[in-house]
Amino acid sequence: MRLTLPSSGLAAQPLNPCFRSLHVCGRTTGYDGGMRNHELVLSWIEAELAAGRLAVGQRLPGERAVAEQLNVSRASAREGIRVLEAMGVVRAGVGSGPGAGTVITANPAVALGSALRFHVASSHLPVEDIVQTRLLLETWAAGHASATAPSMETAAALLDDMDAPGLATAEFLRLDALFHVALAEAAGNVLIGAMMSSLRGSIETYTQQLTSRLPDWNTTAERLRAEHRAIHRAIGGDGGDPAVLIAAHIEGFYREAGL
Amino acid sequence: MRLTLPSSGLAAQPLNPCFRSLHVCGRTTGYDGGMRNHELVLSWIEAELAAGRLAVGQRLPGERAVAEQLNVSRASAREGIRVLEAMGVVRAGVGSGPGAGTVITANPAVALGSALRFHVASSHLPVEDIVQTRLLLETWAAGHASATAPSMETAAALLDDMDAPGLATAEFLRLDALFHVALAEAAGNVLIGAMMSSLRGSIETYTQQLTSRLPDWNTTAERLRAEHRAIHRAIGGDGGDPAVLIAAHIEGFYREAGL
DNA sequence: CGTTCCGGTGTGGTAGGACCACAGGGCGTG
DNA sequence: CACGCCCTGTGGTCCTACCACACCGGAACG
Repeated sequence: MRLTLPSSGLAAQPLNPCFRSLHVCGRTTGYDGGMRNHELVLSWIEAELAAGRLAVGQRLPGERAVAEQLNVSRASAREGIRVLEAMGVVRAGVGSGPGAGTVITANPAVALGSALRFHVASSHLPVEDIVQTRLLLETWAAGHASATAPSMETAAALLDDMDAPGLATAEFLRLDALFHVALAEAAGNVLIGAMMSSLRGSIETYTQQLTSRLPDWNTTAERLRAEHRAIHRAIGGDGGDPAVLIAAHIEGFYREAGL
Repeated sequence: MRLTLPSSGLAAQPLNPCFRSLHVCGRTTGYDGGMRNHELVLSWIEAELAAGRLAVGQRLPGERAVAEQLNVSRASAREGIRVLEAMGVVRAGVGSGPGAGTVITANPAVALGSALRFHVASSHLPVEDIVQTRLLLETWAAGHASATAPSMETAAALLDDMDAPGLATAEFLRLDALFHVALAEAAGNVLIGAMMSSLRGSIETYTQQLTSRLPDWNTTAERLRAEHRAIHRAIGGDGGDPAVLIAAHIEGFYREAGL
C-alpha cells in the first residue's frame, strides 16, 4: 500500500523489478519506486503534460529519443506510448512532416470507449447498466444544454439529414447517435460529452439488434424524428422541459423494442 | 492448452505478410485491414472474450504463445497486452504458479481513472467538469442505493474507521473516498460505480489541496462525519432523501473550500 | 520418514540491433 | 524553372538474448 509518488499513481503493485541489480537491466540510478519501465515513460509524460512542457498539438520526441532520455529500451518506450495512444492522449503517424510522428491529442472518448467494449465483452459490464447510465447523462445534459452552444447548430443540421427520404436504418442510427452526442456536448461538460460518445459507441451493435425487434421501423423512425425536433425546440426555450422529453424519448425507444 | 485461431480458413496460410515479403517486417499487402499488429492482438482477445473462450480469472496464454499463434513478434504481443493491462482487462504477474502470468481481470475503474488523469494533466478536462459529473453520479446513486446491498456494510465499517481519533487528514480523505465509492456501488450499477471510483482517484490530489483552504479542518471533518451518518441512515430508510443529503454534502464541501 | 535445500522450468521484463514502409525535403539534372 | 531521385527521420516490426521471479520436484540430509 505505497502511497508514495502521489503525482502518478499508475503503479498499483510493488512488482519490484530487476533494475537495481548492479548494472544489468540498465538505469543504475535506481529509485524508480518499483515502477516498470513503460510506466516510467507514462509518468514522465504525465509530468511534462502537467508542467506545460508538452501541450496538445505538439509532437512528442521520437521513440528513440524518449528511450534514450529515460534510459530505457525503445521497446519499453513504445509500450508506454502505445498505452497513451489507447487512452487517446497521443496519436501516432509514420512518415515525416506535419502530421507525422507522435502528436499529442486530447480524445478522452476513445479511451473510455475501447475499455468499455472490452468489459462488455468479458460480461462484466451489463448492457443495462450502460443504458441506464446513458439515460442519466443525457437527461442531465438536456437539462443543462445551452441553446447558444455551437454544437446546437450541428444538432440542427443532423436533424435535417435525418429527414432525407430512403435513409438506411444503420445510417439513421449513426446520425441519431451523433445528434445525441451533440446535445450532450451542448451542456458544456467535456467529460459528460466524452462519456456519452463512448457509451453510444460501445452499445452501437446492441442498438442495431434492437431495431430488428421493432414492429415497424418506419413508424418508429417518424416518431423519433418528431421527438428529436421537440427536444431541440425545448432546449431553444420553445416550451417543454428538455430533460423530461429526452428521458421519455430514450425510455420509449427501449420499451418499444421490448426491454 | 492450445487456443485455436478464429477459424477463417487462411489461418494455416501465413496470416502475416511478414513471411511473404522476403521474411522481413509486416504488412505489405495486409489483409488485416491496415491494422497494426498489436491491434491484431487486441481484437483477437476481444473476440475470445466475447466468445466465452476466455473468462475472468483465467490465464492468458504466455506472451510467447500469443505471439506465435497470431504470427506476430513477442514485442507486438506485449504491446497489445500492455494496452489491455492499462484498460484493466488483464493483470500481469511474473513468476510461476497461481497468480503469476497474465490473468484476465475486470477492473474498468483503472482504465477510466488513468485516462482521466492524463486528460486533466493536458488541461483538456477541467476539474470542475469532473466535480460536476461526480455530483451527478453520486446523487443518482444515492437515490437508487439499496439498503441491503453488501457494500452498505463496507460503508458502515468505513464510517467507524473515520471516527478514529487523531486520524491524519490524508487518511480521512482516503476513507472518505472509499465511503463514497461504496455508496455508489450500492446502487447496483457497475459502470457508475467504476466511474465514481475513477473520478475520485483523478481528483484526489486536487481534493487534498482544497483542504488546506478550509478555515478549520477539525470542524469540517466533524461536520462531514455527521453528514455521512445521516446519508447512511437515509439510505437505510431512516428518514430524509439520500439524494438531497448527498448533494448538499458534496456541494457544501466545495463551497466551504471556496469553489 | 520427515525436512531442508537446490536447481529446473516457465513466466513476464528488458535490452539492443536490425530492417521495412512511409513521407517530406533538398539537391541535382533536365 | 520544373521534374524526379536520394537522403533523412519517423513509427512499425522482428529477432535474440538475457534477467528477475516464483513455484515445484527431486536430491541430500537429519
